[in-house]
Amino acid sequence: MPFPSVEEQLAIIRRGIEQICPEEELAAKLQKSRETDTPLRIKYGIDPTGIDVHLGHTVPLKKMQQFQELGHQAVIIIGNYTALVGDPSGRDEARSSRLSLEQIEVNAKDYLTQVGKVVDLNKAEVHRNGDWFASLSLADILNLCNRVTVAQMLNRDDFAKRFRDEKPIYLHECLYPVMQAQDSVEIKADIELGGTEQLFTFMLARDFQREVGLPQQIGVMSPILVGLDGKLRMGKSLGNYIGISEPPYEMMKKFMQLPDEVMRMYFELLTTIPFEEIDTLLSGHPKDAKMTLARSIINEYHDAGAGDEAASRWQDEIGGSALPSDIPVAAISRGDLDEDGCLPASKLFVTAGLNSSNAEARRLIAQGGGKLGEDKTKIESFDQKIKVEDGLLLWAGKKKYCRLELTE
RNA sequence: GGGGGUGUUCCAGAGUGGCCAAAUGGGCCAGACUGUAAAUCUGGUGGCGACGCCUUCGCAGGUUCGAAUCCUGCCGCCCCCA
Repeated sequence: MPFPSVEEQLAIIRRGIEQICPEEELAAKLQKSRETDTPLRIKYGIDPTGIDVHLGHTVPLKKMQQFQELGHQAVIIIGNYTALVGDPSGRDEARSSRLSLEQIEVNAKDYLTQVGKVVDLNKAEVHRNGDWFASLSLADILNLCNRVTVAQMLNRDDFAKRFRDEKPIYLHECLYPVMQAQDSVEIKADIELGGTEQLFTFMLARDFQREVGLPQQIGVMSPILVGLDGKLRMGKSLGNYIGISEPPYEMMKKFMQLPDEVMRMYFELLTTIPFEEIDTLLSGHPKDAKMTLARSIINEYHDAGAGDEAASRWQDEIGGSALPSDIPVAAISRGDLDEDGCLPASKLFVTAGLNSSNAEARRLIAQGGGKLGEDKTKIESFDQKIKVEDGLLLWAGKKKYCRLELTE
């Protein structure tokens, strides 16, 4: 199957990409691949440290998918050994507790399932970098370290920042970029995908490749996707992410929280909607644009129609006044009630699990967030006696609620 | 090995003997407003059957009527010298 023309390929590759380094080599590489009918080897590495693949990860993954569609070879690296170190990027402090290999393997399997939602794994190579790192001797390791200077290392943003802030930098963390660069050598990468913060490592990989006489890879770097706060990078530890395995409605709620300003970025990086169409959407009502964004992405990671369903449900329950359709049930034992079957309001909230302490419940009520029943009658005071009945609705603010169930 | 710093409530960061459950900012929670659960504004943000009481300022002791603040030892981290 012939590859599309270099120009066509470039247009697709460049969409939503912030930097290609070195840019001028890319066309030549594509040209050569086309002439020799050899697919390029596209590398993307992930460390199985957590369990949730989120939209931030899907930015390079989607790029990978596009490369696959162009006929190139996807090479996924599961960083089961790099995970032992923990990626220093984008983190201000070293991971406090390191993961065990067993845990990492469990995560890796889970990761692949999630990655498979974007990338066609049947056509991809998957490697674990432990395959080549596990058996290295100290001499081998020294030899790798021999190629990087401390000054270079300290040039990296994350290390520089930590150094400036007088935060610890551990020696093993310095091996992270070295290992990642060596991965590129092992799998003979032509192109590596990642975020712009990877520049240093990507270039280090080029040094390594040159040293052993391999063609050098090109870094294709996406901008950092900002999280729900609209400012910081999307990340698990920051709690500002949308996971691709989250239920449709959960995703929907998160999407609608997005600040308007980041919508364009999301459209460009996470969808394949043509730019002109994005302009049209954004010039309309922001709410509608956001709905479209959410629908389109949710549909991609869930069954067809899931996005539309979630959108209309959001419209009813949040935008409108319909009752939520997923009200959790909280069991209250009759033994906890007084002789009249009542409970003071603050106590009730704690027993129902809506608040973690009596003091918290008191604050909530004092601020007008405690409400009762389908008509949301406001509770006036924390010691107000509430007659507890089966099926009573209890509201702790707008987001937390439950239906009571009396048990013996 | 020597010297100098530093460790505060979710985070950052004030506080150097009583006025400290501890300033301020961020985050978070609630309320108002809104096309939105965004932005903005307002209030709140250790616990307790609660105008009082209890626990908290790296850990363990000590001094004192009284300690986050002073002393001793230990632990972690940072910097400089070697």
